[in-house]
Amino acid sequence: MELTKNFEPTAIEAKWYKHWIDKGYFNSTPDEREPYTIVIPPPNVTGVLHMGHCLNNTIQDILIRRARMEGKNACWVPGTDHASIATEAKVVAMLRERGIKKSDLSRAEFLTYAWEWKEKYGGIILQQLKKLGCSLDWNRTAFTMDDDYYKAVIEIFIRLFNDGIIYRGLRMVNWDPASKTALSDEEVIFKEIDSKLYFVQYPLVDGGGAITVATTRPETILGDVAICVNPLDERYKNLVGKQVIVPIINRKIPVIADEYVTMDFGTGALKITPAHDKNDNELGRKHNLKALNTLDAEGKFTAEELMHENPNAQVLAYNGIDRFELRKLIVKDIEAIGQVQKIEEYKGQVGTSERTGAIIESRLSLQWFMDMKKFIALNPEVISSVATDEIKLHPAKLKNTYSHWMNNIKDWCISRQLWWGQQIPAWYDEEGRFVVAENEEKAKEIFNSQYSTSNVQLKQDEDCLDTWFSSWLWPMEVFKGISNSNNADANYYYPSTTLVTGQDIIFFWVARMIMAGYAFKKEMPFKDVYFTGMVRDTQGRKMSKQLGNSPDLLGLIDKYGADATRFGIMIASPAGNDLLFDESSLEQGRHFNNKLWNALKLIKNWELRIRNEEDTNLQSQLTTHHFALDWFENRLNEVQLEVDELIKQFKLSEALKVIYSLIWDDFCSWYLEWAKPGFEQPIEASVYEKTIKFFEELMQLLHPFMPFVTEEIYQLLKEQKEDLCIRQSIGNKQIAIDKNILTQGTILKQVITSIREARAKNQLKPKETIDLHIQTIDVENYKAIETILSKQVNAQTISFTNEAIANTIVVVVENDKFYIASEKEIDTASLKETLLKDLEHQRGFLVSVQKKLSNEKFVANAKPEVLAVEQKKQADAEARIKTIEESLSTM
RNA sequence: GGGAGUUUAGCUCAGUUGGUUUAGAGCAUCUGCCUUACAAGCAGAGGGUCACAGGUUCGACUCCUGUAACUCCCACCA
Repeated sequence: MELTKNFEPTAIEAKWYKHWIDKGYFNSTPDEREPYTIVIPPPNVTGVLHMGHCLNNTIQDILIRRARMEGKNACWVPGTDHASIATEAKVVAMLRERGIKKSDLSRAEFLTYAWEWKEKYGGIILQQLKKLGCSLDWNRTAFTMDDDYYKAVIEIFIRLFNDGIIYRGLRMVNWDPASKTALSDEEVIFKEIDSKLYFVQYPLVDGGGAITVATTRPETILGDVAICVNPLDERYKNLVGKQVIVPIINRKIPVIADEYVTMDFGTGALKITPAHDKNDNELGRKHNLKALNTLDAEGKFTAEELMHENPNAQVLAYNGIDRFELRKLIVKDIEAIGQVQKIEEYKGQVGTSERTGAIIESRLSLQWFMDMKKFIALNPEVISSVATDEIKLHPAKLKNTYSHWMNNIKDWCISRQLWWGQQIPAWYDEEGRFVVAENEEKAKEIFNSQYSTSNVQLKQDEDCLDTWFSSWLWPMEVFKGISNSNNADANYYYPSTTLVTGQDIIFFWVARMIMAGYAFKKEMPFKDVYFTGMVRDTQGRKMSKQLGNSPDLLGLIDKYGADATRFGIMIASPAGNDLLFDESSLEQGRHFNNKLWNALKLIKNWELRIRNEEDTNLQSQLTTHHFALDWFENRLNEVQLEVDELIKQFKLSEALKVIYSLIWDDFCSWYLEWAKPGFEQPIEASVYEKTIKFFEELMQLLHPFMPFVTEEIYQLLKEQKEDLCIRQSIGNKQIAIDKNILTQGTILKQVITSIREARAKNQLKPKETIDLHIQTIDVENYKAIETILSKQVNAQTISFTNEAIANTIVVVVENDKFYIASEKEIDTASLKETLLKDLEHQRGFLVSVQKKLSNEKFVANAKPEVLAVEQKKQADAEARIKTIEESLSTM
């Protein structure tokens, strides 16, 4: 069979993915096996695959493929999230392009467009996951707006309302003027921006001066209802209780005192605008002040609430002006009347919308909330499960973050002024009285009995629920655990095994899933949470469209192949740390593909020896190979155990490194070189079989990380009964490891390397042969590996000696000496230098060991095994020094 | 302002309850090789007073304290 020069991924990847799908390997149904369940963090239905998804899903695929090979019933559920704000924004933008305004559409019409859009673009990201090789059970693809899912969300809302946990209230909320909706606290991102601090004078009504206030938001001045100072502030003590005049609108407002105000910030006087600031609002309520709203839903000025004051023309002229424009205008107008004392540069924190980036307004608004303190009190496992590691977070440092958030939790604003999402199941009559019910009919029934009415006309709440109020049910509802509780799937797969997600959504999603799990299923939603870091560029910057540093993932897969992409992203992704993405690691992955491919080519070119008992070569070949086979088998077992352990600890990057090195160094560089037959010589059948077996096991070990190339090679190695994808590993069977043979292997490698080094230093070309004389007390040991040794250092003869050989290069390994004889002139000077350097090092080392051993306190306090190790170190060093000195003396 | 974390080779990271030959790997660098699986390769090499300063200990990369730098989370001092 002719194999291509290099591994060519594209066609091979498509072939195997289709084959696996056709065979239904990724589909799972409950059976008697132990389940291993992962639910995908549902990407936004509008999304396309980016590096974060790539990292995240590669990790999930590694875990799920490994579980599948370990004989577990592996189930990885795909799906998408309806992402109300993001999707609605995209639909609105699409409509705008078609010349349609959202405000001209009815809710039903708008939703028709939205679904149309979802059907058209919604599947893209899932298709992209297939390219990456993700072994998801596509039959289970879920969407947070599926009918059943929708019903489940509504059911939960009603349940929590009836339990008194969900309530409706007029509160200050975070308002996003771009999407015109309220947001939860978690959706507000604080950013530092350069702004200005304006010092504005408010003249006293009685005359006799003014009080100066420092503000960053002069555009809200027209809504001011008081000036507040600290009661201890000597500067203002005599002004408390007096009245000042608000510029432009000329409203008379009182000067009040409250400890809230810090004396040493600004002027120590704070203007109170209860309609536009959370703290002002609280102060306003405390001091019985009216809230005067001057900004509308889009953040534009409105004089509506000022009309009873008969505002002047100047005020009315502000109508409809955007808040930032308004700021400049008002400052200009106050400057015109000479009441701006000064303007300072100021760095301030400002809240922005996580989705739209718009600067958040605090706004008084009637919204739906969840009483989180009450909710958690009813489900205390939410906090204890993480604290006691019943649910394990990786990395564990996030436990602190989690518990801190939980213990300081605030009420969750769950209503959004959007249409794309689960519509709030509250029904109102004309007076604003309401009931909560799953449909209109039920609502009327409840309403009539609650308010003793009949024939009432009810209207459903216009708003929909926060997307996270649906995605927090994900691990249970993908198995219909709410809409059809107690079904076979939910009982079998829930709780899921592992969740893999980004640290950035620990509060948005992970914490809330844990709440939902204990509240609605009385059980944790998952046992382990593996948090990935952020994907950044080589300079540590976040990936962003603006910076243009976000690579095109599908382009990378086309260029390097999915396996190399997976390798590249995993090898550079230390557990719990951010991943600094560098394309060169994908290149390393591609090289690794080719390395595997070439090893396959080597083996496929071997010709089997026809067995002939009289063949004397055969016997010698067998003896030689015996060591290589034995050594590699043990090495393989050792690494298998090591990888097991690493994966249990979610150290996937480490595991991959270990496998990489096992294949590249131990298998290719050492084992294959030792086992391969001489030029144009056939190979002994038993060695061939064993090598194939090793290669198969290596492919199995690597398969979860690089599924395509390993499956391809596995199939090409020999006629296979089953596919690698579902090949079962030996499992937990205790593998005994012969430490002795591993040590021997290490020494052999050391001998080879040292002799090669000596050759290189003496300018012996690889082709030039040497005669090797070994001085050792373990002649038998070396006889067993004689052939390997001679091949690896290009020695034409190997002999054993009891004394130094003149005119040779001396190499010392452990306590053995190797004399390299060649026709070339020997550079004794450099040889001597090498030996002296080694001698110096050994002596230094010996001194440090002796120092330790002559320390009475050490001998008295150290554990016996530590003492023994030190004594052995001393003996070894002494022996080595003696050997080196002997060598030097013969020169 | 509060809390957490990080600091080990040019870069990215390992380093298990303090003692495994006076610290390891990959990438990068340098040297020599087109050796019949692989130059996308092979064989070698160089490179670190483990951020800094103290302390505990017979012994510290490892434990404690302080300092510095960076990162993240929480918190709307206008």
